[in-house]
Amino acid sequence: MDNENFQEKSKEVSEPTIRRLPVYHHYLLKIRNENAPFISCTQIASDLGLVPIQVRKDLEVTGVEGKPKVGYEVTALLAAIEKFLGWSNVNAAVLAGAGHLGYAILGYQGFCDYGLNIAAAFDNDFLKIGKFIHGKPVYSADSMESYIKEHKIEVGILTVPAQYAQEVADIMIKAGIKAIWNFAPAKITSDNPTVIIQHENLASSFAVLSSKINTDKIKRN
Amino acid sequence: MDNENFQEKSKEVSEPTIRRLPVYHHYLLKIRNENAPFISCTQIASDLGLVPIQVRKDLEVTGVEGKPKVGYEVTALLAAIEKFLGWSNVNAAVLAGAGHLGYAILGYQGFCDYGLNIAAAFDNDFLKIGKFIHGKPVYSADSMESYIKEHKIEVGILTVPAQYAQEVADIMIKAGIKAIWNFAPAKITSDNPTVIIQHENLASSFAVLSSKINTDKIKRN
DNA sequence: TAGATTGTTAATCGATTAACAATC
DNA sequence: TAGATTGTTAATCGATTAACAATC
Repeated sequence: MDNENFQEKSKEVSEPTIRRLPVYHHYLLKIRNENAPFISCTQIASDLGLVPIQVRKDLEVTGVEGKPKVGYEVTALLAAIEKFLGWSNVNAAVLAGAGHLGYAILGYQGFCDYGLNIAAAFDNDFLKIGKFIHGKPVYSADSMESYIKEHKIEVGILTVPAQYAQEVADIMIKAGIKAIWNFAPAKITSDNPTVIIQHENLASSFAVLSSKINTDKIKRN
Repeated sequence: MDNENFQEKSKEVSEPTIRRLPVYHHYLLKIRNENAPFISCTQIASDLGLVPIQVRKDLEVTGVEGKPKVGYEVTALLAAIEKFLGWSNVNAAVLAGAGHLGYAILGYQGFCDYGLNIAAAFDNDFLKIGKFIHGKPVYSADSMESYIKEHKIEVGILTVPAQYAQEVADIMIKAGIKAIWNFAPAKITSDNPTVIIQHENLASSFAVLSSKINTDKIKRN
């Protein structure tokens, strides 16, 4: 019953709110380091360039209750955000494609804090196979399917060239992967609607930037 | 007057729409390669997993008019999207921080199509300075400021470690950069409100994915 | 002509913001 | 007590979706 309630609650939380939660988390880590036990949404908003009411609404989803005049308990908020995002229970992941983007992601500090443990990387390049990248082993692409099955990996990170993205995704899904984080500039699909697929699209992000630049240039004329 | 109208128009376009424009663009390139002169929003929607009315609304911002029963002219749409996003007039850019993420971005196919020309990269590492990465020269970080001034660079890409992000951004802004695309996991700010700063936050993206996984796990229980 | 598809106006949905009583 | 800050309910704003006449 509790679980059902939580499920309902999770479903309702908007993506913009979810995207802000790690920003609060990162900020709260800093506050905790400064040994401040409490923080008000007024302060958070001012430091992060947001409005207090938005912070209050966002933090509402964590279930942590603040004290009027005092604010929210920093450690409680941190724990609640981690719990909400599922960062407390570790997700084992594999990464396919040990190119430069793959390297960069393997070396991204903080993923371990975020409940993502990249167990291994897979590539076709003989020069990379058998080596370690940021402490993670690189294995032959052929062995990925059995590795995923054996270690019950649930998350796959795709950093292969676009033309191989679907093919590699299919292998991941066949092996039992539950979620794919796709960095290849290609749309991948799955017959299985329970597989979570999230696309990271650099072109979309750049479009936001370039349209701002463009609007700006028009203004200046 | 025309300019003013366009300015008003640009201002109104929502970020979700802007983020979808490159997706249409990429799709339309494929359609053009198949030598189809026209495409309907019904077809686009079906292929991209969207609804027709949304595609119609999005494409409205390009100013291209479709023909009932026929659809939109593919080449006209491509040109209009490129124009809207400012991809037709090239933005010269520099990249600071030739680590793996920097490497990956320097090698990202398609940026040239998107009106982004990364002219040079800058780094502190003597092993990298003087070399070429994906055909782009790597210069000493010390020379970045003068390079930006001399070549009138307007876009800066930040792929330095978080602790140096603000420092490097300050140099870029001082040298006259108009827009910063920040990949470092750090918030950077500028006193100058005309400087466009866009943050790329991997943690936010991962939060969306992990909250989906988490909701899913709760459902399965 | 018939019917698919467009452009436009209106309705719905959801996120943000405002207002304000409760409270520490 | 006074006042800052919370939690909650209502209002606003904006994006998506629906409806439908116009049209090729």
